[in-house]
Amino acid sequence: MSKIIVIEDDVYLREELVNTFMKKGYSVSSISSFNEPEKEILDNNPDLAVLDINLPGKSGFELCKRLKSRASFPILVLTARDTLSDELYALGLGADDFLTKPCHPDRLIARTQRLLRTYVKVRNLLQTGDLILDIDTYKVIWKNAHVVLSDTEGKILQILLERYPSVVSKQDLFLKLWGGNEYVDENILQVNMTRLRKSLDTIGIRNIIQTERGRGYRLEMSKS
Amino acid sequence: MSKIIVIEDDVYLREELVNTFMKKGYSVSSISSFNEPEKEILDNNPDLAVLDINLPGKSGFELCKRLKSRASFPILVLTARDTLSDELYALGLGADDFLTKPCHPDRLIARTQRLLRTYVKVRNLLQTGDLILDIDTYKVIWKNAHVVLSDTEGKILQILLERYPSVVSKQDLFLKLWGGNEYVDENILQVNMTRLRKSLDTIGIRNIIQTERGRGYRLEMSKS
DNA sequence: ATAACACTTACAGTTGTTGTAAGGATGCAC
DNA sequence: GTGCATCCTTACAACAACTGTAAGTGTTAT
Repeated sequence: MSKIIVIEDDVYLREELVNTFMKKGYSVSSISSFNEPEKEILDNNPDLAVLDINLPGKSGFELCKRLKSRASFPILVLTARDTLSDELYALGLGADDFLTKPCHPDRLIARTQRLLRTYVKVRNLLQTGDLILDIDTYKVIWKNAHVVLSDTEGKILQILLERYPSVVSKQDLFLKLWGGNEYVDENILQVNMTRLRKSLDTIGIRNIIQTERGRGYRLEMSKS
Repeated sequence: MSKIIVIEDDVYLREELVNTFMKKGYSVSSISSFNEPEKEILDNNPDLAVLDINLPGKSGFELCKRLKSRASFPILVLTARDTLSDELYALGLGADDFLTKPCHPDRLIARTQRLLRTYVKVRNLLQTGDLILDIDTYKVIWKNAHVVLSDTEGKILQILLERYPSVVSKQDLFLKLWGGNEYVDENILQVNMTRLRKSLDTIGIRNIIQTERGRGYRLEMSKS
């Protein structure tokens, strides 16, 4: 059954949420300390997160945003304040649904089920900006267009996406692609870079891979 | 820009909705007659549908369900009655979001944007029961497992899915796969059926392709 | 101007996919 | 249960796609 993580500081509400999901047969865990919530959540590798926005310390909004940039599971945001601006802000940050407390358990479950239904389809998709990469098939989606990359090209793009917006050194790429750079022609990376750029070009993606001379490669998302 | 279709019988409300979306730059159309709403909507090939549940004639719930089984665009359900049971029912039928009228335009837009954001990722996915097929790459997803089919295998599964739950004749398969059955060995279809079954078997999908002796093949979804 | 670094094109080995062939299994009619 | 029609399975070779190698061209910093 699906794994849900509850991020809520109020003990009473937290237990209530956990119980609601447990009764439906979900595997539930929750955050106890709020020192490193992001790490704790990611380590848990959940299928869905229920996130209270009004957290101690760093804002829940910030947490939502950071999680969204690093994982593909859906986030259901809860709040006690029933304000439209909170909802708009949360949805804008990438939250997948927004409910106000108190919330009827049936509604919570129904919304959760809906999110999980969709999650099966988008799992293993990396997204940064408008660019989406299916890491199972290396299908790239970009503004209603798509192209399927070959294995090597796809792996390169995956690594660049996972490290975005950092620069990835050639050595790192060699390590991940060929397990070191001792016995492989150094040129092979450049060849595959050319191929990748050409493949992306066929659906109109241009100048996304920037060469940082002497340091490696880096993705550059155009702000269109 | 994305294409949105509005299905609402009240003229005044319809215009309001259309305007809200137009102002944001969406391409909007709406249903005028309610004789054949399903056909009209599908012909329009929208990226999202906004559906009033309280329609004349056939219930909006029924329409929602039928659309969901035949298309992959998201459906945002609107209603005047603020009852939990309507919401649960709509979400259960596959609706992607549920809002009560009157609804603040900003909220409507935010929810719409969220749905469209996800839609980019799930476009070109066929789903029947627990089985999901990406028709671009022929990746099959089934209960947290996945496998990538070869071209021919994928095309066969796609055809069977599109015709589900009907039986597809061998002749139809030949037509779609090889453009007729004159110059091709009749055996090739059986060979590829074996291959497809074997591929699906690797992720635990068994007995999904039923042979209808003398008539063709048919998908059978297990009720698990 | 030069050397280091990056890019591009062409080619051949390898891998995966596809259709062909041949034989085996299964179901139906009598 | 015998025989025939239908369907299934395995092995193989032709073909296409992908990958790494080689060689030469372009670009940048000093």
